[in-house]
Amino acid sequence: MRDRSSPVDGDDPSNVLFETWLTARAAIALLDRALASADLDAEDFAVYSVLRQAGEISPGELARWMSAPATTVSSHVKRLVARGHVRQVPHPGDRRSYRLTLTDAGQHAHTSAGQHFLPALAAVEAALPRPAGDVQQALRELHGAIGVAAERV
Amino acid sequence: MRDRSSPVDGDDPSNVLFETWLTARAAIALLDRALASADLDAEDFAVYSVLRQAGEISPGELARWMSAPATTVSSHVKRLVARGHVRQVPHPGDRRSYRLTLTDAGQHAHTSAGQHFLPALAAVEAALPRPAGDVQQALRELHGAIGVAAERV
DNA sequence: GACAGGTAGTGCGAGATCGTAGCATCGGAG
DNA sequence: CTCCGATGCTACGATCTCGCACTACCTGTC
Repeated sequence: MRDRSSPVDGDDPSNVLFETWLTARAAIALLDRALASADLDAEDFAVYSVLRQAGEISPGELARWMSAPATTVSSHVKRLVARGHVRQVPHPGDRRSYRLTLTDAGQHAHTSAGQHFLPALAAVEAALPRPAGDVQQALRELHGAIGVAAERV
Repeated sequence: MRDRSSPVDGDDPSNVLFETWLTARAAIALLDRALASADLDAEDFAVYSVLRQAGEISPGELARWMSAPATTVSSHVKRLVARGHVRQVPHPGDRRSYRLTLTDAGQHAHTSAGQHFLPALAAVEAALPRPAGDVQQALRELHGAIGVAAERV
């Protein structure tokens, strides 16, 4: 009977994946502006965040974390090492690989970029009609579901 | 007293914006694979979706929709026009601008890419522990909050 | 212990992104 | 009507992304 306003049409562009795309683009645009006067852009800031939390991580693991192809990560590494923010330490037990760590300079850069990031995050959270934790939980579930779907190819 | 496992630390990378970034990257990676054998990639599919729904839209509006700089949209337009999927029609009342529409070929390409997209979307929704509509609602709120935060610069 | 197939990372090159600068046009002030 | 600042779009170029092809190394089999 199709009397719901709910999207059922084949050409309704509105769906979780599309909305994720739009939201992420808006988020990155916001952060790029917020971080404009910092040394890092939004992408870098995110990568540094992963590195900092991980402590030590291999390029492959990083690639999986950020769902990026290995070659892209490779380029990042080259750039960040040249910048003096990341150091490559040998991987114990696998000589094909190595491990990445933020240098002190890298940690410092991340921290001071955080000074620009945090107000933007606070502004977004303040504008949310419900607790940020709820939204974050929904995102985690979605992220997990995408992971499951990806396995089923 | 800090006895919750909940993130409170200043250097906890976990937050709505970071999680949005991770989730979107995963979504795009999934779609790029799902659409690999189609004529459109994930980015194109999203743009075509906007164009199709909008009917007619100016480059500037499109740029605002997808939170992209004008130059990026300009490149897209050039490519899509060359591909024969988009047509530029004069803008009534503003000769600096014009309006974009999907050609029949463009609509067809979008539809057939949809054949690859929909199963992926269905797989994600099936893996979600709660209704996709809930998650989508949370995303819309977040998107809106980012928009509000962006105005406050 | 040698070989085969799989896995980790990289060089390269085609194409994409987006900041800067620049042009055409608009719209309001006088 | 004539300015002039604001707005819409694009050319160009520096930088980034990522598929393909390749090398080095790991691991299981015989």
